[in-house]
Amino acid sequence: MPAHTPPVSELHRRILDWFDEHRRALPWRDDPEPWRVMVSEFMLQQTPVVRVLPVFEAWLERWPTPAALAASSSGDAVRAWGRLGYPRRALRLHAAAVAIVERHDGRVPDSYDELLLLPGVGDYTAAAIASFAHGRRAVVLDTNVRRVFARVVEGVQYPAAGVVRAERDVAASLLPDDEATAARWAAATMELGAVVCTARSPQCDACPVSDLCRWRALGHPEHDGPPRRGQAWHGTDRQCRGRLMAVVREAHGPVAPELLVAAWSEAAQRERCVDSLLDDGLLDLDAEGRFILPG
DNA sequence: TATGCGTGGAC
DNA sequence: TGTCCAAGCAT
Repeated sequence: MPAHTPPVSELHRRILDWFDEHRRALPWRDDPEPWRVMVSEFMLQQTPVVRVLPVFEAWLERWPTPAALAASSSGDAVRAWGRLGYPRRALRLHAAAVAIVERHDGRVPDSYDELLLLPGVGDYTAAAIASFAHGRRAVVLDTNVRRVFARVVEGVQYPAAGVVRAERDVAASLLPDDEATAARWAAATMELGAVVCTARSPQCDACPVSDLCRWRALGHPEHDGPPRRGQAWHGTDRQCRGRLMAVVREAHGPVAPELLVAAWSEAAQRERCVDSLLDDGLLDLDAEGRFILPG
């Protein structure tokens, strides 16, 4: 651990106390049943809480267990996903539900290693489910936690583009030994990053560790280094795919190819994107060559 | 390790 | 208006 790291016990006490008082009431937090936590984590990958809330409630109403989702088609999952974005997540959640039924007797596994083997579950999601749903001790490193540690410990505005070894070591060294406390710590540090230590305008006045924060002590130096490149959007395949998926998702029946022209006029790109959507399993063709969601 | 992958709100 | 950002994953 770097020499400038604040006293760990003090960080723990302050952030855990702050969390006890300020934690948001969230449906997957108030009732952290494992399937609910798993669904929420898939939906929250790159998608804000406020947009997830209504879709989450409808999803759990319809599919209260992995077995229920596994018994539906992947296309039903894609349609229910609505406009959350990155619809391949819906496909992966469906595939994960099938795997849970086949390999885990319908119960969401509780170990990081088993979770990691599920489709759509990477390092973060495996750690989050193990920690939030099962109370396990796991290093939960999401964008919020990474930003909090980058600022408080390293004294920089933003973490590096990718997780590096040293960063994981710092996070591991800060994780409380006690299992239940470690799980609270994971939720607390995420919450602090999501609500107070935000990317754009951090609310240092409301931060329980502002006086221990290295970034604040240094005068909030701005990000130094290569510019953080935003994702291109206009005219990209992602935009095209989104338009095409919206047409099929919101149609009442099969969609004739001609109807996709209105969604994207440039033929070569449209056809390339249709092919990629078919390849991904997000679209399918019926007997008449019309587009449908997979059955 | 760098890209590609949706969507919409905030500024 | 354009840019940035949001509980990442797979390749």
